[in-house]
Amino acid sequence: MSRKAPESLLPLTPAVLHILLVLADGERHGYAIAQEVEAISDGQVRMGPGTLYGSILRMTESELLEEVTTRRKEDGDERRRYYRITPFGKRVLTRELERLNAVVNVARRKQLLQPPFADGHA
Amino acid sequence: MSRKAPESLLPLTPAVLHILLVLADGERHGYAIAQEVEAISDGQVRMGPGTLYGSILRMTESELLEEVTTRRKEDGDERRRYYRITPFGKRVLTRELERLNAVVNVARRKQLLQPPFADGHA
DNA sequence: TATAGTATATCCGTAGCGGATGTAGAATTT
DNA sequence: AAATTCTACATCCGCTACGGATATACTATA
Repeated sequence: MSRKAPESLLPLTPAVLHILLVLADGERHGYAIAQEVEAISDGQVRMGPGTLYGSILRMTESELLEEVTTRRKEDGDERRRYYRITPFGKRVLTRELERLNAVVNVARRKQLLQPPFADGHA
Repeated sequence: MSRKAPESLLPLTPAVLHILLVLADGERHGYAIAQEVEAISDGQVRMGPGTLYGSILRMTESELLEEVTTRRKEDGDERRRYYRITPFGKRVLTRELERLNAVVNVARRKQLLQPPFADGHA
């Protein structure tokens, strides 16, 4: 179904947000998600197994994610369980990002944060 | 004291972040904080009394805030308790905003969010 | 003077984080 | 070949914090 309003799930917890952000690129298995979250957050967000698998479970229940049942042959490790983001999950992610962007913009107006590209954009 | 690393308090909960964001402007009393949070978040973040006073208490204990003891004469309502952000609180706020900004930038790189000023900046 | 709004406070059910612990297969090192 | 490290998933549980309900009472408005 996933016929509830995306807003009802906002704000997302940091764990949920980062998992969605990683899965927006494509399918991943649990452990790979944790590694990549740590990478893209520059080591600031660390996900222990409790947070990781607990979040995945809850996110699957609320239909932000779904498990990929069709196994690929290139997948060497039988233990891996792959997940993908659902269309609903992508909508929720977008809303949350827009919300966070608004917060950052408020902060900029209050001079609490440098304007974008202050360090010279590439 | 407040001689702990700002990072140890990150990530902030939405409630704590918004309270700090409001108090960055200047002193406010509890109820006014709740009103203003609702205003700047465009009604998206609603703070009930439980979250509000619970958060204020915890933030005072961790020295993000301090109560303003010197009462001003212009203050008509005796019930009001005013709070201000501490220098430590301001550092924590800045770190959190930088962190959120980094998340938003990651999202932009992944094309999940419009580039800034896509709607034509004023 | 009733009613709505302001203002603070506490209680408590619930959700979610996150560390500890467990299991076991895969890859690397010696 | 054996030991060690890394990969991978899973569960348990204490703790923190959210957030609605409830309570109290003062202030302003109609």
